[in-house]
Amino acid sequence: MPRKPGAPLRYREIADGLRRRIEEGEFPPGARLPTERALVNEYTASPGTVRAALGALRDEGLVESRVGSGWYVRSWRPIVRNALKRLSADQWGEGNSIWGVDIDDRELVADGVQIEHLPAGPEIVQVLGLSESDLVWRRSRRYLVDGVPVLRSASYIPDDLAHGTRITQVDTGPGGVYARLAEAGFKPMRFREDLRCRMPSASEMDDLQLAGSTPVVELVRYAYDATGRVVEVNRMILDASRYLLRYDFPS
Amino acid sequence: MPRKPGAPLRYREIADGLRRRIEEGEFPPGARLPTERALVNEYTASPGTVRAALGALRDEGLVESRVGSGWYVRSWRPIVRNALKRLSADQWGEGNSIWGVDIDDRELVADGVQIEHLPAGPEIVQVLGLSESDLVWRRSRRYLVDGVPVLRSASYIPDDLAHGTRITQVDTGPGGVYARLAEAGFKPMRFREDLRCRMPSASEMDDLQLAGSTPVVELVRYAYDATGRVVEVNRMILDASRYLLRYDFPS
DNA sequence: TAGTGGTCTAGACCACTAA
DNA sequence: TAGTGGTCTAGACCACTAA
Repeated sequence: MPRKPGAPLRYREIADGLRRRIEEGEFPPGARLPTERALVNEYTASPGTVRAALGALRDEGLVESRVGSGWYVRSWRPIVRNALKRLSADQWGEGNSIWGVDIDDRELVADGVQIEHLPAGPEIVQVLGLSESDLVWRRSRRYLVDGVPVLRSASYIPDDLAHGTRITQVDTGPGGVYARLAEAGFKPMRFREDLRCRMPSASEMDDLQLAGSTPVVELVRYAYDATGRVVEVNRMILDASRYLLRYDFPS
Repeated sequence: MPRKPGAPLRYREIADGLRRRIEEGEFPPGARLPTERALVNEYTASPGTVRAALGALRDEGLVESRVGSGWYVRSWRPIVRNALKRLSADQWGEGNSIWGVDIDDRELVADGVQIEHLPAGPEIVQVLGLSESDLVWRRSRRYLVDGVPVLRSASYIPDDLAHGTRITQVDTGPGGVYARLAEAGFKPMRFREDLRCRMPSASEMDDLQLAGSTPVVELVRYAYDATGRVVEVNRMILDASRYLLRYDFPS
């Protein structure tokens, strides 16, 4: 049956109905929705239309699907990433958010570091002020919270800065990469963070086990030493549905 | 015809093919792709499958559809939003980005301010330290670049701070809301910005005329005076596909 | 007015889940 | 092994665009 002219969109009607039922508590966080086939009967619509409605709710971050199991109501409990921890700790405290976030007691766990010594891509080469033939060290790792992958990080350091330091090893020692750079005379004095938000590629979806239609944040951090040289570039991909990004700064 | 077991996903094959053709320059930025019906013939697939492929490319920000006209290759030219302009101007300069952004000469134009005097919602009330019955001033406006809406901003100021000042008028005078707050003895001394990234609601899609499946950034800025009181909350919705958000800070 | 993307129907088979 | 979401077929009519 074709659409009646002027009629409200069928899939939106179904999405609105389900959203209301979720908000009213008929389906609390974690609950399973009726199966697609059951919704087809209940709302007298075709499978594709019901899927479109569920897809709209997924886009809003309200529900997620698990293959072979069903559609579930999602609970959003964000990880608060505070880019300027030191500054905020003494001056701001932890309160004040319209999203009512609380102190985060969950642990961020890395699941293995990959260290590579390779020529960098053209973008990385350019911001590090290197030439195409120069080698860089790439330190890549994935982070998980409660066993769920939330973040992929890849750090790039020019060879002439990392050479002969523990930056080239799995365990970089106390203070990590930045402490080693400081010892080598390239202490990071300031940082820049550039953020983009977009839909993930297929490989990013696999890597972070993203539920369909979850956006990612692409966050690139540049570390500058006292001379203004970029001594490290860190490119991160975050599961946007799990993060609240926080920046505190003076007027 | 059903799927062959183990076969690569048909819609991904088509998406990969089109992506390669775009990257190789067969379809340059701004170009129109073949129609859906033409692609159905060319790739011998059904309409739904071709749409799924185009949808995947749209999710990556590579193409966008215009009703009644066709699918077009998108050109991404980000607006660089630097949260700490003063700091960055003297110390960082404008270079250094893996996205090769350049100085932005396009103008950000507001298309009308709505000023309302109303009781705020529970989240706003809480962060402003008010009670449910208190009134606030809400200043809402939309911003456009080259005629394209990119940002919706809604600023909330407690009545006892705005009362009797030009904050309650369309033209707030030189220095804007923050200058008026300073004159009233509530000068903003520091700021917090909280960012979330998610898919837009239906009304946000309309308001910002978002191409399907473009995420938004929900950015909330809190302004604190010297006593630590929140004197203003500004909730912004950004078209994520058009923005690069930049934060500079010391080590 | 011819052509376009948007929505919708009514099915089918697949890999996967959970008991 | 019964049931689930994921993908796919092969059509249809609609509002809208652009000439």
